[in-house]
Amino acid sequence: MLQLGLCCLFKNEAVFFRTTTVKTLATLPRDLQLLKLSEICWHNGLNLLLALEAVERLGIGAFRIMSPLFPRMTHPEAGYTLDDLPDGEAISRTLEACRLFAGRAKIRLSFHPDQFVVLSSPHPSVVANSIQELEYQAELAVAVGADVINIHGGGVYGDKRGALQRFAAVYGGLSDAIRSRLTLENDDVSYTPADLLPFCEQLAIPLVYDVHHHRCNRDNLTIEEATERAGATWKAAGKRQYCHISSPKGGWEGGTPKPHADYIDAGDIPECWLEREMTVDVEAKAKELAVVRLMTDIQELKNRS
DNA sequence: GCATGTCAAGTTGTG
DNA sequence: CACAACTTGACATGC
Repeated sequence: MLQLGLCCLFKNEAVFFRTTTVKTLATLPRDLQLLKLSEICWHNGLNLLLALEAVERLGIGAFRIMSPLFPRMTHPEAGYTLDDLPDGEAISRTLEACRLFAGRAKIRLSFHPDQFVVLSSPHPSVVANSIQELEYQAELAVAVGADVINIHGGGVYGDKRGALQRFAAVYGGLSDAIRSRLTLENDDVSYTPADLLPFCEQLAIPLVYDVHHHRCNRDNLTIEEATERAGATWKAAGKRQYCHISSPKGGWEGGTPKPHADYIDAGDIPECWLEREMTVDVEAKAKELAVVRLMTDIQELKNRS
């Protein structure tokens, strides 16, 4: 059945994630930096567990973990490993607790590195930093039992095919921990499902189908076709399909439809999704409130039909 | 206390 | 050519 997922944050639950900046860290000697980072990482680990408990209580089926769970971990100057932190062992134990809890509660976990991870870039330093970030997220994914690390195709640089070829070359050299979890998502400006599907099929990379991006950035595929073909890439990888939904702030008329609305208009859910076996991340500003409301709305839709 | 400007990273499209 | 949009809040600073 359709299983809905929450992205990163809550509106009304007492779950908070802390962070810090390189600028602030730079004012401290290294030992105090590590102390501060240790407190933040421990706090975030404990709050991840609180997040999973809330997710289970609300009947939500999946949770996307925010990228900076351990802030600045791969930064060239401020970077660190858990072993460097005074409470590193305790932090590892909280991750293990999260993995066990999510496993028992059957909560699917994923990561979504942000726009700075670009494997198609012609700049070697950008690619190197991206790989380092993926290594970090893969390490976390192993620790908490997440099966998806989802990224975008990146830039086009005037030559989509060339960009994807660079992507493929980099992909071949990635570690198993990354490759067994890496997925691609169609975006709202550059890569459509039609661009990515042949590539994903060839390299056996699952395609996360974002129907809102598809509506903003069209190709010759219908929503039904894109859903089906994307589904096949997941089947080939032996995983349950993953999709994204969001509704445009201010509707489809007028200005840019891209910003996300507070809630999802149930009418934006493709009909062919309703009875489909898959996970759908809800990208909405009202966070868990939007997921809960959408679950109710979908149930009503089904009851009516 | 509270308001405000800032925050690692890339790329594209707009003004 | 510079800057905002992606997403968005938490933090540090200064009143």
